[in-house]
Amino acid sequence: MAKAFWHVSHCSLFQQLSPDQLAQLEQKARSRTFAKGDAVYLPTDQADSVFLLAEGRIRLCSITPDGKQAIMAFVEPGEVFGELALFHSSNHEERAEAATAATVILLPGEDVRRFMENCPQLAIGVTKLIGFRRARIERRLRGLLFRSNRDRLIQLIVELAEQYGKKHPLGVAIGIALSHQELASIIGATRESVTMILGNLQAEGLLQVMRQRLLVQDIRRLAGIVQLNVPSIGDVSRSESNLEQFRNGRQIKPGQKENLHDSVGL
Amino acid sequence: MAKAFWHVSHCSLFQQLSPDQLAQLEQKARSRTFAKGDAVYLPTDQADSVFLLAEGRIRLCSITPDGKQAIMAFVEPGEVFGELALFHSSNHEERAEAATAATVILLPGEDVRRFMENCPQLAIGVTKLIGFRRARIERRLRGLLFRSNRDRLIQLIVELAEQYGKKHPLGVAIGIALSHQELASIIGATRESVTMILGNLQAEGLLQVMRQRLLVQDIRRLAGIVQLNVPSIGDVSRSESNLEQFRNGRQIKPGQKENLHDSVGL
DNA sequence: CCTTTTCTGTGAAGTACGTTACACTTCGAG
DNA sequence: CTCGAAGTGTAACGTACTTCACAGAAAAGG
Repeated sequence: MAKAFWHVSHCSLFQQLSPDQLAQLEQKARSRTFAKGDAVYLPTDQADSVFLLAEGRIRLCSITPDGKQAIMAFVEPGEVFGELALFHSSNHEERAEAATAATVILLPGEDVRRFMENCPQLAIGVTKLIGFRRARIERRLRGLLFRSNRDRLIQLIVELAEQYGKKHPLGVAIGIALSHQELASIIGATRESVTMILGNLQAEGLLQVMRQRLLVQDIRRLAGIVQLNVPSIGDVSRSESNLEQFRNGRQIKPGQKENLHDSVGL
Repeated sequence: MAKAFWHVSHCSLFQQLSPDQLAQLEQKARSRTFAKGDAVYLPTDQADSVFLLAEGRIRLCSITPDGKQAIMAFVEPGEVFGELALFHSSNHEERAEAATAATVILLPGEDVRRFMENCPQLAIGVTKLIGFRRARIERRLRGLLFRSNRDRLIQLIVELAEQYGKKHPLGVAIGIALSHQELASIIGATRESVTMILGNLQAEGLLQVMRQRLLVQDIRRLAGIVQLNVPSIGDVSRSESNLEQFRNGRQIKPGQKENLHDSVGL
């Protein structure tokens, strides 16, 4: 349990707290271990706590009416999860389950909120975290709409390479073990399709497929396929530097810098 | 005119600011009008401002490599958008364009951040906003994976009804005008498919289709189809009340029981 | 070691959905 | 009012994907 202690104080989110605050927070924390497959929380659970994963891997997912599992995200050690509950006191909308045996630390929302009030740095950190993950989800959603299974899988692999990639003499190795079934559950495809596509990509020399492991050989080309640096679309002539034009736009209160409340026509 | 001014001070986000702060913020604001189809910002634009829509409608979207438009969200008057730029100073990842003629107020990120520092209420409001929208995006993503066009469209309609629904003698009217093409662009389907599915739903007596307008007659049944109140999945026996079990879990720093309000839930 | 489970590979058959093509209606601009 | 643009309805056809069914390979576990 000294280890769990270590995890709270070393989580990047809580670095901002003073040693004293940190000690208080740790006092409130509870830790618990889960066996592989156990649920940490369910869509029906009342949500008002933040979780910190000490070790293992957590899968955030939901199950469709016809029994298929849709994986929303994985949580790796040192990462916080369930953080939306801080402000959104309703139910969880997903299920969190232990993808492997895991140790989880629970931080009561009430206390975290109090520390946020006293420590603006922490509040900002939480906001950034939520925003960062929102950006990620939005990117994923964009990558799903109107795209073939092949492109979705490629986009996923590129993201995994960026997130968990490790250097390797032959390219970039994806640092976490994922079965074809899991990959499929992330992009909304069947296991068989994923197996086929991976086979093709390997045949094309883009990556190498091993059991539960991927080695990306040519991430450049891979990223190029899904056009990850999507350039500006449409008539650039008209659209460029629209932001600048706000300068020319009306000031809501024009003229008098010290006087207010004059309004301007728009 | 006074209207833009009115919009800043009446935006729910900024209600927390003192009149004095509000005046300062308004001083920094700029407003601008856009013709239908104009781009407010592009994926390539440097992002460091928050926008407030005074009137009209904004479409947040991205374009796929093969030229299809994926709609991420609509912005209605009084709503803030582009708020992720506050903490994430990189590029926008989407395109914001005027779905109708629109008046937009630009609030420099720098200034908003300063006000957030001085007014914790505002900071919390921003965090809540970002979190709320993240929850919405996640819900949408869940509703997309592994679901047929029909189910996706139904889920969308239910959400629209909740968000924009207005009472009507025959059911719930969706308060905003959306073409079949737009609906399709939200769920990642073709216009033709949407037309067909809407026709079917109408034949089944679930809703009534008019030009750019939907009247939902039986929202209960509609929501039931996509199982929006998805119950707990899997073996409930094992999974229930896992949260409670944290009580039994180890305290990270044992001792001092009197100080601990062990609280899971408010 | 052997047995059981999990993961992976592959193919045949069915289907949901995209594609293409066209006709009709409604609306707004001139 | 007239005309073009935008929105809607419908259908034939192709195909990317799922579904089902099976089979070998690698891990897990006694």
